[in-house]
Amino acid sequence: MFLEQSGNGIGFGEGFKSMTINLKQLSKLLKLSPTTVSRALADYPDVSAKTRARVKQMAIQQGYQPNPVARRLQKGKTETIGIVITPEQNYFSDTFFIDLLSGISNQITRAGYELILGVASDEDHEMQSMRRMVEGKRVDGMILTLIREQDPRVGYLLDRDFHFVLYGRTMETRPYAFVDMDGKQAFEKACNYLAGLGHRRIALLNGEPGFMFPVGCREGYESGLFLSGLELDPDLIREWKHKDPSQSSYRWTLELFKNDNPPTAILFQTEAVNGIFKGLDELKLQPGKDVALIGYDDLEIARIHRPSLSVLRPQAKEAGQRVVNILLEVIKGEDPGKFQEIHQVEMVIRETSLPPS
Amino acid sequence: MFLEQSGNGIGFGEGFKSMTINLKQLSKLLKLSPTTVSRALADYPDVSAKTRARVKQMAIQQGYQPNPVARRLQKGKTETIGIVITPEQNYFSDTFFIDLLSGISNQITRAGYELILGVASDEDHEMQSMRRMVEGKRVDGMILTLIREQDPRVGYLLDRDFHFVLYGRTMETRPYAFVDMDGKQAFEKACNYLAGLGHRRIALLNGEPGFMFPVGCREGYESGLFLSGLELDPDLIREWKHKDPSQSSYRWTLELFKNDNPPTAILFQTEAVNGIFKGLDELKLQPGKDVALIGYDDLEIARIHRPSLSVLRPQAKEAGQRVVNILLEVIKGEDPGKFQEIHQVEMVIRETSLPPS
DNA sequence: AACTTTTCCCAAAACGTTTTGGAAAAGGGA
DNA sequence: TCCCTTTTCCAAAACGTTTTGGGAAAAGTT
Repeated sequence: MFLEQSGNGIGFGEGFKSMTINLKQLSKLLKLSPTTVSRALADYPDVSAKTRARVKQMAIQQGYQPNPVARRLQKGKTETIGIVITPEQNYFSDTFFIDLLSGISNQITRAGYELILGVASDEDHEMQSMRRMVEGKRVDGMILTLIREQDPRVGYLLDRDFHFVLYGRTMETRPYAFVDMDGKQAFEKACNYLAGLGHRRIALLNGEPGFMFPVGCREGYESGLFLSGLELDPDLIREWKHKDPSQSSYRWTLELFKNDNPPTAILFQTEAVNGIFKGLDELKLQPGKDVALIGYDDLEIARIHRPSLSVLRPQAKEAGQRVVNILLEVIKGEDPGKFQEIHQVEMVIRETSLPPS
Repeated sequence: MFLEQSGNGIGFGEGFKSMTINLKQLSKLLKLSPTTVSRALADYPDVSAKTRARVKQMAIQQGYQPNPVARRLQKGKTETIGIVITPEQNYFSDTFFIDLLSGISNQITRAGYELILGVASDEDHEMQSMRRMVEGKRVDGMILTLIREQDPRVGYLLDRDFHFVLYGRTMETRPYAFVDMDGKQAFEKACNYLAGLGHRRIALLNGEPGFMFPVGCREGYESGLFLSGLELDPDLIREWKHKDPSQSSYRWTLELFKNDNPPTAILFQTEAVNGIFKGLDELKLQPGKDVALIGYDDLEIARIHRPSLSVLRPQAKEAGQRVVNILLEVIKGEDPGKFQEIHQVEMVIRETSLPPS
């Protein structure tokens, strides 16, 4: 009387490797309905403690894992988060970004979600890749990084009411969720610190405009000068190019010291440090000794260089985790406007931040 | 007589933003069955040219895209490829890897597939992340990079008969698919080139053992020396640490020149160039002039440094595309053993490969 | 003993596709 | 006209879950 009506019986002849058991098969083994098994595993209260235990035990014994695709279809969610990166902006010279990504990935995995990655060669492909994810219903939410002052991605997502979180901020009046580093406060702090050491000519070698992060750096620099009673000298502010950080910062370093009254300290993004070192070397100026240096981002080079580089250190991994947690809340239906976090940046004093000689 | 029996009628009152149309809805609009619409879009021959055209037009007009989750469930494929990276091995200081990833991502997208990314902090998490993808039925195939000599991932995947392709090679007798760079031939070429310039003392600053890529480099170095009639001097071979490329290569550079008969040229992975430059600088030796240098991988620093660095240049993007194409073939059922590709590496002569002074 | 509540389980529907196995309509040859 | 192809379409099943809406048995309550 035990007929196998469909092909879902437990095949004893199957090879070891396709040990991929089904909900239906599992329930048959347990002599329970799929419903009950499913609900037992999901800890619903309407299944007795005894059967729940029995189900769970059998599930791990058989190595049962619910098929994520089937579950997604039923739940109407992809359980997937998307991110698009662009190598052009030499993202990856930066250990910072990989830390951020690491935090993001870990947290996503912990939630049982998936992270899908797009790599775009430029701004157009970046948008295109994102649209594929959004309009193709491939993700439940997006994470955006390296935000521009005018960022079409944000408007696009807001217009379609799609879930997203920024790492960074942009010019946009509608409320949206973001996690950002307090670049302003960081540069203000660094500037004050240098002024406190006696520096009077502090230069800023900033990222080029267009992106959002140099804005805060500049604000912090200016307010730091102001709070320390120093004049702002436009001649001491330069911007390196994203396409070519080392080369451009090298040139601007030479430029800065053509000044009649050259700087005794430089603030900059650590990304540009190679060019600065090279420039100072050529000028026979010793980093730390002749010119104080504080970089933004604690890259590997900052730690291993001799003299080691004093830096402002944003907590990338933590930020990545927060971004994901917030995005999951937003997906759950929380109001994005509630999540606008600005994280403090710590200062790490090493060997390149001495008083002027 | 036009009853809406289920909730699948076209709601005219729906907001603009949820313009996500269904197969059922689309078919209702066209007064056709879902079957026909589906088959029309998939170019089956059993639907007339006229209706096919009509269907396709309506589909793009309505912005219809088949729900990937539903399609995956039915097709029994995830249409997804997995990759796990580990930042510890400072993957990303390397523009090479992001180029590889870029090639991978583009090709995957072109095939309508998805790339899911895991970021693991160490070898254990790497394996764990992969198992989640494989055993959780989250991917159809895996891409493996940064292969070790003894790599448990390969055995694991072969044991379960799971589809995968390596970027690199490993010690494993069973057949598997891979794309690798001909590091041996590259280093042989470089070695010959330097010997041809008159160099007699050529050092090798290699990656540390454990990983597979230094093996080929060393083989090429040795055979290059042999072909040029030069003696192998074990004193001229050193290995930098993956944990800390700059620092360790810096130390070994100093060490190399303590030799009574120091080298006049160094071969190395470009990843280690910062340490070498620093070491040479300290020894008052000019790169290119006093010591010839050829690096493996054309990183940004190689191009922008003055003097610019001669390098061996593997084609990362192309390799990434090949890896994906092969993986798709393997998923389709092709024999993995058929796909074992070794790509040539070109040499780019810049300013650091002059004859000995 | 006759209700009412609680506990425990399940059949059927649903998610949105693609595939299977026809069936009706149209065309062709006698 | 009749039979046989060919063309064109479709209803139903299937993919593997979760959710809905009960229903039967057990336990309390009067």
